Amino acid sequence: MVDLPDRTTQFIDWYLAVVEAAELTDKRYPVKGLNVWTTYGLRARRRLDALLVQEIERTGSNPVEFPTLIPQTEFAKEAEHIRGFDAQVYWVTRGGETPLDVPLVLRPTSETAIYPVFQKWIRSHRDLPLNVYQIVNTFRYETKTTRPFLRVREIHFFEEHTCQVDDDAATARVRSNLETAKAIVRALALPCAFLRRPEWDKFPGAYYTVALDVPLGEARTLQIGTIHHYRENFSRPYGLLYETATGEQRYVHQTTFGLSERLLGAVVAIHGDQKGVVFPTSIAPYEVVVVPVPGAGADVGSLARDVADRLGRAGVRVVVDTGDERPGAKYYRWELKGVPLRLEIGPREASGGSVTAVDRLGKKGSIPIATLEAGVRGRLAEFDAALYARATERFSTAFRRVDSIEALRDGRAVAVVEWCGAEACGHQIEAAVDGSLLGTPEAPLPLPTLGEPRSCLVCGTAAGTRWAVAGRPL
RNA sequence: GGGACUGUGGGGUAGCUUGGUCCAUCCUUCGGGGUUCGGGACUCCGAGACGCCAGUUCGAAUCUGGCCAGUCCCA
Repeated sequence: MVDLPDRTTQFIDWYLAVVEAAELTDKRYPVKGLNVWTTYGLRARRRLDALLVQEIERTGSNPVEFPTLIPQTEFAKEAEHIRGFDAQVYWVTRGGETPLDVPLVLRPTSETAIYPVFQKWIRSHRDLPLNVYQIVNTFRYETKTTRPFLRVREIHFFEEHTCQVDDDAATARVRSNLETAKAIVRALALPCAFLRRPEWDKFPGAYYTVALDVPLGEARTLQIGTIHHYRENFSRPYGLLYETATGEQRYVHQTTFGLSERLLGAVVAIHGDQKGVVFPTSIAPYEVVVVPVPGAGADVGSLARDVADRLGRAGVRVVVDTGDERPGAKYYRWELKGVPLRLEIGPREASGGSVTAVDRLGKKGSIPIATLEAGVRGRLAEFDAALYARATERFSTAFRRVDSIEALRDGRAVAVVEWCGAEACGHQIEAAVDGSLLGTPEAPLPLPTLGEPRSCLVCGTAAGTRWAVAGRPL
């Protein structure tokens, strides 16, 4: 096993090395931006998918699956939308040798696949709200450098699409999605900013966009999810009309909520350290690894198996490392792979009635075998809490309040600025940070109190000035 | 879209300028044996590469062209 590049000074190199060394992905597939999901990474992704399903279904959303291919005729119906994705879509133009009459796009997202069918599903206000989600792969022809999980051409994508009776109901759905998003990132122990994107940076076709952003060090940020309010921007071109209780025909108001494998990338990037990945228990392929430590006169192997069996029956995801390596080598390997808790079972444990437990953040202790299940659960909960605390600390130090254009150029943190809302001022802020004005907080930033915003950092206007966040999106 | 660069075992590399002494170096990895085992063991034996296709040449990892893959910068 080889040491990883330094995480603080060579972050991207560290990231690329760690996703491969931990066997989350095999990035050697011979097409740019398409990677292989290897077993360990796929297990984590499936855990993540299960979390998303659990949280969204809690709000009354139902699963659907729409086809991967979208006819050009449908794709082209919402003008802004197609312009936004024009340069990024893959086209299917032939069936065998025969050119297709209507070319098909590989969905870059599914609005235009779903809404023609919604048009058939929706007749009356009794069909609303219509809340459905799917987890499917989408395709975007990225031209920039691709990175496993962070920027790929085939995206493992969670998308909820809803239709509501009016603007207020849609706004309520956005708020509900915000709560769901908070629950999800909390389960991943990822502190996160919820920012309403400025007009010029919203999703193509959206009325407004709320994005989830996490800081990645320096001024860099990673968008890990979006919630959009579409109003009638899609329902008009797609004819999504319903009859109200009083007999009128009205257009639905729509929302979407999107998340992707970037969440997994964010978990790696945010929680990881010089030893490798650190998984929160929620998506860890294994919560516990049992490492037997051979020694004279003790049958550590059978005790290790017994311990693992008990934990397995108690619903803990556990693996026993029975390989021939020495214990120390196993410790390093499982730390690299981010397992939250390691149990060491050697001659001392075999005779002492307890097991040694070391969590991925280095906290060591012992758990009596008599109360193994409860002890392990307790340690896992402690680990999650400690992980969240560490991430929260990292999060708060990633931001810096900045009150001059000059200071914006510094680039050593994500900037929190006062902004009047004018596009011209926004662009000046973007130019100074050499990045984007990510938007205005839609939920309080988990940061020490900022106080009331006073006047725009660019033009000095007081009226309408709010806090805004600026950084350099990956 | 414009420009620059890179490609050597599974991973990371040396060799390339000045073609031959390269059936290609080192680390890691992988397979087998033995001794080991409380934080990356040691040892013996073995395995594994010049992106692809042409060309130049007596001779190509090395030079030329095309293709493929990838990276960076600018728009």
